[in-house]
Amino acid sequence: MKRKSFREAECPVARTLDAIGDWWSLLIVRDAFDGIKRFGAFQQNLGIAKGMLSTRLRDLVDAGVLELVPASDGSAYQEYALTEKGRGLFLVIVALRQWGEDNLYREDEPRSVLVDAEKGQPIAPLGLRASDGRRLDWTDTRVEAAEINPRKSS
Amino acid sequence: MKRKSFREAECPVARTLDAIGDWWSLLIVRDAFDGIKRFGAFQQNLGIAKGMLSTRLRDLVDAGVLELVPASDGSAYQEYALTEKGRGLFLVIVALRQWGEDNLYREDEPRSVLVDAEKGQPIAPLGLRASDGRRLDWTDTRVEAAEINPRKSS
DNA sequence: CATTCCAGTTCTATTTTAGGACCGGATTTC
DNA sequence: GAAATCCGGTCCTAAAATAGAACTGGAATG
Repeated sequence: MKRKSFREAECPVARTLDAIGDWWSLLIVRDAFDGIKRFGAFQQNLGIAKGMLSTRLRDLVDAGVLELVPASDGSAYQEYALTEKGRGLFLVIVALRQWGEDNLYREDEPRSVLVDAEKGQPIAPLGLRASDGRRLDWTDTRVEAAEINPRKSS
Repeated sequence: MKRKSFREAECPVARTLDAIGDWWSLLIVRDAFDGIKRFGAFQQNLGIAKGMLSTRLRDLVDAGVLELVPASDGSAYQEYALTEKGRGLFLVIVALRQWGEDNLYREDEPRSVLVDAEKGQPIAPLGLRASDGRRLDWTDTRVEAAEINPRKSS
């Protein structure tokens, strides 16, 4: 049966997963952050079927995460580039990466790390903070209804 | 055909998506953070088919994200509880939530926010930082091979 | 002890996926 | 400048995942 949709869900997590939460989309976005731009390069790097890749890329473009731009090498082909919206997914990728690093490797297994390019040091683990900077734990938070767009500041 | 697996991928992002990157797992985890514990409650809250939920919960338990514990109300039933590993996914959920809040709502649409329970203020946006605390952008980072478990510090 | 609740399992129709064959235009090779 | 090859797809098929409903068997409830 047709996969359930959360495009109109109230919860932002559900909406996000609806947009980019399938098997391939975030891997394509990760590759885009790694500098991959061309159809063939995505296909080869991911080992994805061309048909899948084709529809995934189309969906990502429709979602405004990627856009098609003229190839940077001057050829008549096109390239896929991250939009501003797509670049906003970097923190999602980092969060997934850090959880994987911490939980999914055996002690002696080779792995990669994300480093600060300037100093070559691993980046700091992401952390939750209150608006005033206090470190927070998940037990210190709660979901609340937000104010709706106060058009004139009362 | 059988869905491609990334359990043994080098990239931590791919491994994470392999473990919890399907259509339902993260929504189940999100519900768990919201205090949902029972099979029926997940099923009703998500509107998921029982068969799907059953296999998803089994997979999450196998992955060590959830565990079965005796029901807190003293009945003979069991409950699903987040493990330490599962609680580590909170930042992933927060990252997805913030991206969704920023990119997937129309101006006038009602939405929810994650607030600091103590002060009732929205939490700070997640941010990337170097180990020394400097704010970083994605262009300031790069993926590198990590040292493999230096058993004796050379 | 009859009824309803709970947590699943089983079954089926439909959709999605992986993978390969195919195809037309662009580019490189000779 | 013709042939061979590359690139970026589309189309097709078999197997697998999904949604949804029906069924089951033990627990709680009256």
